[in-house]
Amino acid sequence: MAQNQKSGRVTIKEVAEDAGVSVAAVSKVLREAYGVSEALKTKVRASMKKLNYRPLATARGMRGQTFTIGVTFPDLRNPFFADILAGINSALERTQYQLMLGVSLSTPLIEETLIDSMIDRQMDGLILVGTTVNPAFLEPTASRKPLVTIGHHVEGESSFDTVNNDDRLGAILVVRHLVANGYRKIAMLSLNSTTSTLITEREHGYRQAMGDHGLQEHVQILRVGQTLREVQTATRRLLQSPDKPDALFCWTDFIALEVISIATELGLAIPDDLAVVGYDNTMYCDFAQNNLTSVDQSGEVLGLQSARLLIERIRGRQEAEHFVVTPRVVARGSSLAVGGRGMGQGS
Amino acid sequence: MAQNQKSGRVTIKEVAEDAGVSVAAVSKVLREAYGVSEALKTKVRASMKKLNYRPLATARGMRGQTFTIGVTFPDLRNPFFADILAGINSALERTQYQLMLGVSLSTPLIEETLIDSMIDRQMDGLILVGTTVNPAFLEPTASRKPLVTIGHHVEGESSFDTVNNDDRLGAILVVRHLVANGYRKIAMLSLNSTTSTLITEREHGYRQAMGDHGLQEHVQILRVGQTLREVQTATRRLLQSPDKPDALFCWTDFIALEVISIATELGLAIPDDLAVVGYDNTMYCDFAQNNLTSVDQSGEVLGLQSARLLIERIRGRQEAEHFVVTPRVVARGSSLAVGGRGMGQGS
DNA sequence: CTGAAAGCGCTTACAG
DNA sequence: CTGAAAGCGCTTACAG
Repeated sequence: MAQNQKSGRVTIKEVAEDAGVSVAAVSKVLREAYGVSEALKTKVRASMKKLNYRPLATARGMRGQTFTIGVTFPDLRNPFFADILAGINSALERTQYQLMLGVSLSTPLIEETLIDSMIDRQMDGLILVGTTVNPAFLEPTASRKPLVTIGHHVEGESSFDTVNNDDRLGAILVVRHLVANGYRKIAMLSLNSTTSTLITEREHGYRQAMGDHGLQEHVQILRVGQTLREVQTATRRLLQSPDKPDALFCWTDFIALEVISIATELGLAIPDDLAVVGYDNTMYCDFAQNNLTSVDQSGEVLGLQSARLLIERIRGRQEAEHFVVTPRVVARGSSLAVGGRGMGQGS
Repeated sequence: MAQNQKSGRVTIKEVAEDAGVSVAAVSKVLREAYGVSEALKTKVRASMKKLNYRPLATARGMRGQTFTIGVTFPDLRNPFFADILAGINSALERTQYQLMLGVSLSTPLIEETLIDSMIDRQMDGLILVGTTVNPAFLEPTASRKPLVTIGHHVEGESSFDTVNNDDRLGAILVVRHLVANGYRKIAMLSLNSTTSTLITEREHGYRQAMGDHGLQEHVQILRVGQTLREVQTATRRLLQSPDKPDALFCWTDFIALEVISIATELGLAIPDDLAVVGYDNTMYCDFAQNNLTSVDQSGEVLGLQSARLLIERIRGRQEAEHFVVTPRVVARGSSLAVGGRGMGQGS
């Protein structure tokens, strides 16, 4: 009866008929627009409820908003993204915005397709986590849609907001921590991305800190892909070389856990033969079998702030804002030799 | 010029003008509909390319399809879902369908909202992974949208397709494996869900297998939530009780890794004092520090098949199909006491 | 405060 | 094979 035969959906027209008002009036109630009498509001709301009306987001998007926010993640294997999502979720909880996620498989081309397809679906705003797309793609996109990035560093960006932890400082803190615990030959296991600015920042911080501690001769950066096999091959080679480092700083926890596995298989004791440090301080760090020292950048805060900034953008803010979290090292067993290491405590 | 001022978007109308044909003709080329001359096709395609035309999915959805497939996951913490996603992705690679993900935080109410909002966004079909919503909600939803579930068991379901591994058999294989390795007091760490049929199946298999091996007196099922704190509290209590089991079968890897951590902290040796077995055979099982025996249910196959079935449904198939994968135990160090256990090898 | 009408960008019968 | 027109379910000026 009141239902559209085709889709089984109640439309705004049916609500209007039921309430005895115009379609425009129902629309106004829906949007909580100004200039509607309480009486009409009450009537319309009653009909909506009675008919179990749900506005069609796609139709709303034709003229107005879809109330959809798109979030892109590089992958689903890195548990850090769950923390970010939790933050975004809690920021959006009391709003009418709905989250839709996309995964780019850390591939710039797939990510561009994904972003385009989110715009084709009229999403009201985008949060890009750990984006790898070209700036030449990002700029025009941002000029057309409210956009916030997490984990992307750009100097004086004005067309979109950014949310970051201070990745350079994070790396500096790691080196400082390792040096304070007697490690000297500190290598870095980095990502072989050509576009990740987050990686650039961490590498920069690592180099800088090594220099500051007079350890430039030990600077060694391995840039490796994310597949298990690549990490294994590179790490095995490094740890079996005559020039084996005594500490390995990994760009993310997930990779650090693999390193612990490989080192263990090679018969190396952690942290005595090798210290391992990760980044992101994900829940796996706390597990006794990992006991992984890591850098906390508070994914939940990053997620929360990005959603907050995005909503502001959607509501009309024009000037860019850049939110930065200060990272901190959470020291655990993987870098704390019992009673300190024999060598190098003199600094 | 050729661009719509407002959104900076090229519309089908502008393509039609550029190509000197009607809007309907462009639409037909877009949909690869029958009855279009090669000459017209070529012309239109050239204009599309030249103007960099992208159809607006929301507008297409008003009459036809949006070419969007919605996938719901319980959470982003369980690495198993990355495997499923990989399978779905590879099935959709050569199609024009775009994936949009939603996360329900293992909460039925949030999941229902999520599903509704995906329908409001005119998604062409839905894949529900580890759904927890009520059948009373699922049935009417499935009658309106093509739907496939992964990890949801229903007897003779006819309104949607299901893709599963044989969860009952999986549990049976675990008990059999543990018994063969000398364990007797085998407890199960399960999930306190009231709606998960997957859990019911695994519990059933566990009970049945324990009975088959004459171990009904040792049947012990702990139903616990997914938060770290809940798992910790329950596991600590269990492992410190006088009636401590000698093996613990965990409903998913992620929980099993926590159990390994807790047991380690309590000074229990794995697998000598306690065997631990997980489910899903995620990549973490292979890490030397975990070395976790687990049940492989091939998430990638589950994902691939679900996408395949969904596309068939969208294309019009009416009869339900039910795909089942046979699970297998992947034995690792967490359940293989060196040289076998002293007791109970007599069976 | 309320409503009739136009319009968003597509697809879908229906003529020709 | 091609196109003019109606329509999908909303929102947006614009009258009243």
